[in-house]
Amino acid sequence: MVPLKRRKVANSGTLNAGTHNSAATQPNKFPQVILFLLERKMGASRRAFLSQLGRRKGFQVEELFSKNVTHVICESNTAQEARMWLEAQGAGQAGRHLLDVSWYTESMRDGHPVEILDRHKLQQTPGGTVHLLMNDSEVTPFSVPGYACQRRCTLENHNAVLTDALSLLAENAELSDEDGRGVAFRRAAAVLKALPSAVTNMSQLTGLPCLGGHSLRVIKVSGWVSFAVLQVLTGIFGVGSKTADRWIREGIHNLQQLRDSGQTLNRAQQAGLEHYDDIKQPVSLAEAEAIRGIVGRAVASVSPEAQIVLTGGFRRGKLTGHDVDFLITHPEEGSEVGLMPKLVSWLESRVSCHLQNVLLICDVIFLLMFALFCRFSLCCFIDKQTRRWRAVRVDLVVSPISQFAFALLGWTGSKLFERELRRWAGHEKGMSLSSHALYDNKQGRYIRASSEEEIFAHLGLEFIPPNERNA
DNA sequence: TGGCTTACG
DNA sequence: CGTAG
DNA sequence: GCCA
Repeated sequence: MVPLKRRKVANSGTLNAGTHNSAATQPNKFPQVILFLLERKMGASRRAFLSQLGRRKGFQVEELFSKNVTHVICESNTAQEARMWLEAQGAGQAGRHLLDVSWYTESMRDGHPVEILDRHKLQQTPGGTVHLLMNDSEVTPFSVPGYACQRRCTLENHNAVLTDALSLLAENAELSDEDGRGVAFRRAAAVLKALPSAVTNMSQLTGLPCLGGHSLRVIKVSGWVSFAVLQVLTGIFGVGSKTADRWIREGIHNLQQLRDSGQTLNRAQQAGLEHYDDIKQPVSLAEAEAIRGIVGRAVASVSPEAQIVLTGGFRRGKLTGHDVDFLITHPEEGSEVGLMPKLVSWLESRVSCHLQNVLLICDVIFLLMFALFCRFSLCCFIDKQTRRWRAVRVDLVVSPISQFAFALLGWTGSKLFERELRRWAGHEKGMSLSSHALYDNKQGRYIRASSEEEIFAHLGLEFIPPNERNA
C-alpha cells in the first residue's frame, strides 16, 4: 500500500541536500525522517518555535514544503483538511505520514522519532485537540476523535463533575422524549470522560468534538470553573475566590505559574505560597500541645498572670487540625492590652538572638518565625522525630476578661455551629451575637456573661459542650 | 421573593 | 479584598 | 436549596 521503495529513493535523494543545508547547524540524525509543520491552525510563532526545537534535537525540519517531506505535522486539523492542503500544493499524501503535533512533541521529548501509534495519526473524521495541564505546568496536547468508538476510555474519569452535570441533562432530555438532545449530551459527556486528566480551563474545551455552545454554557455555569484549580489557588493562605478567579482569567492555573507570573503578593500570600505544602499538612494534637507549652511559657514570661486556652477544633475533641488556635486573656480587665506585640517580639527575639539556646532549652523545639498581623501568625518548628523544619499556622487571639466567654464560644466553633448560633440569636431572640458580646436589639443593651453556660442560657438554649459542637 | 453570622485586618 | 470559628 |  505504501510505496516504500519510492520513498526510500526520495529520502536518499534529499539526504545529501539536507545534510548539506544543515551542516552549519546540526547534523541530521534521522535521515529517514524529513518533517514539515503545517502552519494552518498552528500559528507562525508556534511553528517557528517548534521547528527550532526540532532542529536542535537533530531533526530535519523543512521550512518550505517539498515532495521529499515524509512527515507532515498538523495541529487541530483533520486528515481530510491536511490532504486538501497537500493537493493544493500539487503533492498529495502519497507515502506521507499525516501526524498530529502530539507525535512531534513526544519525539522531541524522547530525542528521536517515536513509534507512530493510532492516536498520533490525523483523524479521518472531525475531532479536536485539547491542551491539558498534565503535571504542574506541562501542557500536553491530546487529540480527541469525534466518534466514541474511536477512543479508549477506561473506568477512570478525571472530569466526573462535568460529566455528571451533562449526564443529568442527557437523562432529563431522554425522559422528555427528546432523544436527539439526549444523545448529544451523552456524546459531550463521553468526550470529557475520555480525557487523561482534569480540564482546568474553559478555553481548553473549544474545538473539541461534541462540545457545542450549549454544552460549553452548561459547563461554564455548572460551577466547573476549574474547580480543581480554584481549590489549589484558594488553598493559598491569603487567597480567596475573587483573587483566584482573577488569576485564572489571567492564565494562572497552578503554583508554578503563579511564581513565574511576577504577580504582586501581599505578605500573607507570600507566606502562604512559600509554605504551601507545610500548611496543607495536618497538625496533630501532640504538636498542638507542644506548641501550647511554648506559647504558654512565652505568655507567662511577658505577663505572669495571663491565661492561655487551646480553642478551635482541638477543644471540640479533634485529634488533628489545619491550624492551632489559642485564646489568651488576663484576670485583670485592661491588663491584656499590648500583650500581643510583647508576646510576638519576645518569641522573635528568642528565635533571632538565641537560636541554639532555644533549641537546647525547649526540648519540644519550637520557633515562631514571624507574625503576619497581630492576630494571625505563621510559625515554624522542628519535628522532634524527623528533625526537619516545618511551618504550622498558629492563630493567637487576645481577649479582655469581660469578653472571654464570648471569645471562647466564638473561637471553639465549628464554623457552622457559630453561624447557627448567631442566626438563632438574631431570628429567634432579637439579639446579635459575636465573639465579643451579645447585644439585645429590643432592650438596646449588651448582656454580660462570664461563662459559655450563661450565654446559652441567655439565648434560651440548652448548653452544648464543646465536643458536641462539631456541626 | 429575599435572606442565608459577624467582626476584624 | 481577606481571615476566623 | 430551604424557609419565612
